[in-house]
Amino acid sequence: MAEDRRIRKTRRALRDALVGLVLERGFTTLSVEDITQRADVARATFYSHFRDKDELFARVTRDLLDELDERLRPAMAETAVGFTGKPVLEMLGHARQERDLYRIVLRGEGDGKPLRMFTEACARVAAEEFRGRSERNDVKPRIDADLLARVWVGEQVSVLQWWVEHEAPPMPAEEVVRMLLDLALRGRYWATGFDRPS
Amino acid sequence: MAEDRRIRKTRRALRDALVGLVLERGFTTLSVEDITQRADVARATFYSHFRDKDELFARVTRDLLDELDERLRPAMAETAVGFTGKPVLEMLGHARQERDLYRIVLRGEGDGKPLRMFTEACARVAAEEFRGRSERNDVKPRIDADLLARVWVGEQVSVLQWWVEHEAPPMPAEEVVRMLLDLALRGRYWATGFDRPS
DNA sequence: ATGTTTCCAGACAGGTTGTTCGCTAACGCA
DNA sequence: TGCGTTAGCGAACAACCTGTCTGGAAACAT
Repeated sequence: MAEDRRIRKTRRALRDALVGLVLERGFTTLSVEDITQRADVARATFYSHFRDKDELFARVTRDLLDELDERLRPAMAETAVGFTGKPVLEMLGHARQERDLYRIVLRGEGDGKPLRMFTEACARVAAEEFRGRSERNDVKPRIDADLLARVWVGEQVSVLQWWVEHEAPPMPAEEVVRMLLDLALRGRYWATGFDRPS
Repeated sequence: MAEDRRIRKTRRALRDALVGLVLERGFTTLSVEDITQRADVARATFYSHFRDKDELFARVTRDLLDELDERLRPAMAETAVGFTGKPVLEMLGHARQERDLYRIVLRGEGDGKPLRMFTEACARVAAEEFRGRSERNDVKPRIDADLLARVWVGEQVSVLQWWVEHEAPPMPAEEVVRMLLDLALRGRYWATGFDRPS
């Protein structure tokens, strides 16, 4: 049923039109007609697929997150030091490949709903990982796992924004990972050459 | 000239109506009429003050940032270890006091524009502080000051979001500051009881 | 008390939304 | 290949929202 070539074609066209237009003009300024026009699709057809443009955006974001999840899962097994390593590298790769979409999501287009989907998905995975880690080490963590997850996600999103908004990658992904790892291990004050207060 | 009691009254009413309604229904779903109705103001009057609802939101956000700045400035002098300390505590206090507004800004309502105003204001102050610090210590920072500032702001915003979205504060502000300070000084792996890899 | 400024209610054209209608063309499958 | 099914099209619809402009009433500062 979902095999129909016509359906795939119009959905794809609407998706691409949305991403391109949001990138150029911002989400709120768009009318459904703008989107269908660029997608070369009748307006009535749009409404047979999505309730409104928010639903389209949400769907596109959900697909992206599924793709990311699929890519992250095997990477998680391959790292000795938790997140900052192979998984982050994988995420940067994904962001490079779907750069336009990452951009508009991370900009908070659509009243920040897609961005919230993104951060919450990341935070869920992170909190899980942190909890699992302290259990394996049989240590009562000194810092609340949820708070720690939020800190990590905030850092991650921030770096991704910075990374993806540059025309050319401002530095190689491997270099970014190195810096983040450095920060995670040694803390932030050290990074600015500030002696640690006692 | 800007002393007219009527002006202050309608601006205040519009501001409160906006914040309340965005919190309840989200920014994009609101019409100007919704706002003026709750504010008990004629629709025509709205347009004599603001071009559209985005301008109203931007104005409200700008006022908040001015207030925050005023509160942060004296706190900066009172801290030995940079940001994470008195300034962050002050910020949490401000967020508690203007909680509803902080919520909608940090949610990224309004296509993330107000949130971007917020983060950029913070990043500017942070980058300045980081640069000044490494100059005072006469050390070439190992990590780019702008990137570091972005990371810090991302972390800060993320924690703020988490903090204001709970009905009751999930932990006292002092406790949050203690943990963040800990992370900044000692790094993240330590926090979950994970031995540092060589 | 007075001249000025703001607010109000109502009306306006132009655009957007979401839904509905037959009709046509492309589709999957046997 | 042919057939029954399904998606797409274009047009039309009321309901709503936007931004602007009136003239008159009310509140303001001085």
